[in-house]
Amino acid sequence: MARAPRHGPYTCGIDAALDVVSGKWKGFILWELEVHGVRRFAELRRGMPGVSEKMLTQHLREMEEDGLVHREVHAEVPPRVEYSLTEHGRTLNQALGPLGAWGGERMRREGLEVATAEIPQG
Amino acid sequence: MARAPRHGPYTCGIDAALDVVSGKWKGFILWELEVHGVRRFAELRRGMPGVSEKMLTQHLREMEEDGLVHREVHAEVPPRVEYSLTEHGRTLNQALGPLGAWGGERMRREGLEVATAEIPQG
DNA sequence: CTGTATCCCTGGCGATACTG
DNA sequence: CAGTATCGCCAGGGATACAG
Repeated sequence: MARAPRHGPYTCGIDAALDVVSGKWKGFILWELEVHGVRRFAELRRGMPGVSEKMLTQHLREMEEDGLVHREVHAEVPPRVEYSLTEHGRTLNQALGPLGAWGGERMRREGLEVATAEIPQG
Repeated sequence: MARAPRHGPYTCGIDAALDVVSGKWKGFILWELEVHGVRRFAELRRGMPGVSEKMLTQHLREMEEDGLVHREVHAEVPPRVEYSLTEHGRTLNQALGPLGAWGGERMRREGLEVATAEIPQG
């Protein structure tokens, strides 16, 4: 069971939204699917150097549970699974827009570094 | 040192913003200071049944470090310390607005419960 | 290719006691 | 009143191996 003790009583909408976005890679998944529309498991994985299969699967499953992500399995060999945003996930991304802009500002102000998706630190 | 391994390279603005808001009570602190303008330590504490002094202090310090919260110490006996939002904190709250609305929608849709701030579960 | 299963470790958080 | 110091739990997350 995923993140069971959460989905608990919330103090406000921020809490309820944060619960759904909390997870080391969820912001990035949302962004990838927003930009690319549809992505396969391995494509997402390549976009996030450092993520383990376990965590990627787990995050994807939780986001599916939360109705943010649509998972389409094609009965082929080799298997092909495609992920995309639901309408619900798209509205979340829109709500995240101003926050992302604020964060971008913060990075500029504080001179914080951007993780380049292509360099896995080694 | 607070949350040291973070403030790390971010994949995007969402990441950078989430880093600053992550923490069990930070959303609530932001909200309290938005509504009340100025709050003392004990007032915040009373508003959040269940929080420990340690966590409240820690969160407040991190938010001060991050430039979200202003801490004003009055040299009196008994001591009086007042917390308020910085301009920076206020713009974060504004950026959080749409997300809060989305979360509120989610709670309504899913029939999720609201934690009443007055009932500490027992 | 797309996942499960297992083990382990870190750090976020809670509880309690003590201090200026 | 407004904190600090210490201890310990446990869930999130990483590494690795295995499976359909």
